[in-house]
Amino acid sequence: MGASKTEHFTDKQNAIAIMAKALGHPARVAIIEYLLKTDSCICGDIVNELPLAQPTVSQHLKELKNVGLIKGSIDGNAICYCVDEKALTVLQKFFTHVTTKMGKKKNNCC
Amino acid sequence: MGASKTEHFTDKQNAIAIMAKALGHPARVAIIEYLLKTDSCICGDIVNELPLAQPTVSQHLKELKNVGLIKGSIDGNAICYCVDEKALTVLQKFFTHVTTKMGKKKNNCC
DNA sequence: AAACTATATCGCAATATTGCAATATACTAA
DNA sequence: TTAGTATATTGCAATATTGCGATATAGTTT
Repeated sequence: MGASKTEHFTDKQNAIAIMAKALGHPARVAIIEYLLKTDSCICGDIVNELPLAQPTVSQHLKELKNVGLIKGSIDGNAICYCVDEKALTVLQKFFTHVTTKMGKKKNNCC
Repeated sequence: MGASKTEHFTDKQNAIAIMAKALGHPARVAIIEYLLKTDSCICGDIVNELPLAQPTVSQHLKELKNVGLIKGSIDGNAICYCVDEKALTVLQKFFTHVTTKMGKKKNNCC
């Protein structure tokens, strides 16, 4: 087929997967890191920062926004993008939970 | 084109992206969760747990293994898969770092 | 209004992913 | 060795992603 069988998994598994997938491209990781590193959040600055053409960056921003990892607000002629704390906290909690569970496990057979 | 321009990004950004991408499918999130939840790590049990055919599960396991999120060891006729602490810790640290940085930021314009 | 700036969308080609039936491999048991 | 069990690989169709030129949209400035 080619499409993920999302209906067979839990909402939480799908939510984690959707956000992880959005971060599954280095440009989108770079966007998140840029937004945290700098005080700027202007779309144009992000375009200048990344080694990709403007339409490509715009599309990456759209994907991050679609899954809720960033949000945008109009600032005059420009558009300002910021990371969304809630979404990233969900991922942080998931991985902290995972690593905590790992620490408690004894029978690692591999 | 259709291929990611990975050469333009840092090694760390690519590493995070590759692992995030591997978790960008609910079946692979489910596999990690299953390995943490149960004491079993037998491939056949994972196949039974997931709503996907055996070759499909085998491929998902291969992808998780390729990026180092799990590792496998032969156990007689079966194969035992375990989560790889190091890889998951890299992700946990990344997201903890991100959320920590978020907390310190004041000028959230969105 | 016209010209300019910033961002988004369209349309397309190249490539990657998903899923599975069929088959292959490899180990186990008789 | 033969039969059975467990896992991997192959090959294919359907779909999704990536990247960007061309273009559209929307705000700003003059």
